[in-house]
Amino acid sequence: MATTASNHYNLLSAGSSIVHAEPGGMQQASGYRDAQTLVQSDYTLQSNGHPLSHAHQWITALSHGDGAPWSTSPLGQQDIKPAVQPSREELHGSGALQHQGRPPPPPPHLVHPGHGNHHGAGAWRTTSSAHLPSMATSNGQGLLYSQPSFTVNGMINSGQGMHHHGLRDAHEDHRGDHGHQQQQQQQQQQQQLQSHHDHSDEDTPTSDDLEQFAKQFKQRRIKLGFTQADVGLALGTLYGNVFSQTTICRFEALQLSFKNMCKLKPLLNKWLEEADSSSGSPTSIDKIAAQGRKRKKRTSIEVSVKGALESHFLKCPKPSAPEITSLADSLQLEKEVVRVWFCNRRQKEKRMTPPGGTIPGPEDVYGPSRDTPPPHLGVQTPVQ
DNA sequence: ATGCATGAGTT
DNA sequence: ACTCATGCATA
Repeated sequence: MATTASNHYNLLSAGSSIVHAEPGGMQQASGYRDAQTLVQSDYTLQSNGHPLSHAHQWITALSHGDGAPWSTSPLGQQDIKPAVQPSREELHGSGALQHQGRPPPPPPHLVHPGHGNHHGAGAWRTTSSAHLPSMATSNGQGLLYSQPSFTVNGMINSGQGMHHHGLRDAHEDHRGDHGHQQQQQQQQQQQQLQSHHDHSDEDTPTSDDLEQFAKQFKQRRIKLGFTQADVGLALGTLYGNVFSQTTICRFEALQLSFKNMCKLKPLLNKWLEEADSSSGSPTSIDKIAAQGRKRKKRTSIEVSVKGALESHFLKCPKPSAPEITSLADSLQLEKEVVRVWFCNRRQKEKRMTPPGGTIPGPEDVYGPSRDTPPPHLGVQTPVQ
């Protein structure tokens, strides 16, 4: 079976039958919603909107151009795992970071491609030039977090009073799901709005800073006895942004884009402060209600198929629609699945932390088609 | 810890 | 149709 079928929580599946005991393996079907196959009956739930109010994110997008910042070195990509992907090896374990002291990659001004295959990559500067996240969105909002004092531990109830701080309201974030928004890319120019206190990091950190912070963060977190999930939840009570275990995990492992890391760092830093200042309080973590949004069952692609996809990816990271279609057809996968696979694969390329710990090898066979936002890397924290 | 998925915002 | 931030579901 391709699609791992196990659980499904269909809520309000009303009319649509939840049937489908789902046969053996099928995955070459067509659309999920209207078609037959596909295990899950409906994950389209859209009937009733759940007016859950919580987790609104304001976002502090900072943006250095876009693309892959980490890449200090212009190299091809690195992780190509043919059939199987070996786990990464963890090198670099000591708390000492050693690469680049203050690596302000020269702001390479890339031209912004218009369409077709462009990849706005690698245009970011480090601390050198002034540019800070101007949290003001187009609305001209200033700082957003001004929550009183919350404790790190639970208290989501009180959080109820946490109205959205301006910035987009809840219009559809009925469930913690993807009620997020982001206004990333495309805003450059930033300046310090918060020059008042001298913390340790108020301005754009370098990848080194982030790496170090992530490591320290994880250590503290563990010492304090919090799980990644706890932190994600706490951030919600503190700032109104809930994050999942996944995100915290990825932060610690530096598996996020530079921009994203920069955005999260201040929040996590704040949590850290709160955390150890109030260590000893009762930990009450409330679980947020699980509203339901139907999600397509996760398709599990066979290793052999993955290998094929990898191969194609190496040849062409950005296949055109028709190419995807034929590829999907030959692999007996849904077109959408293939499309998403490529998207995710590309995204993976952009993050740092090479999946193999190996530095990007020059295996790019495609010179012209990519600006290469190669993950710079060099080191990866020893993933716990 | 990660693979596949969703969605807002861009192009 | 893509990129990016995120997360459910999983291994």
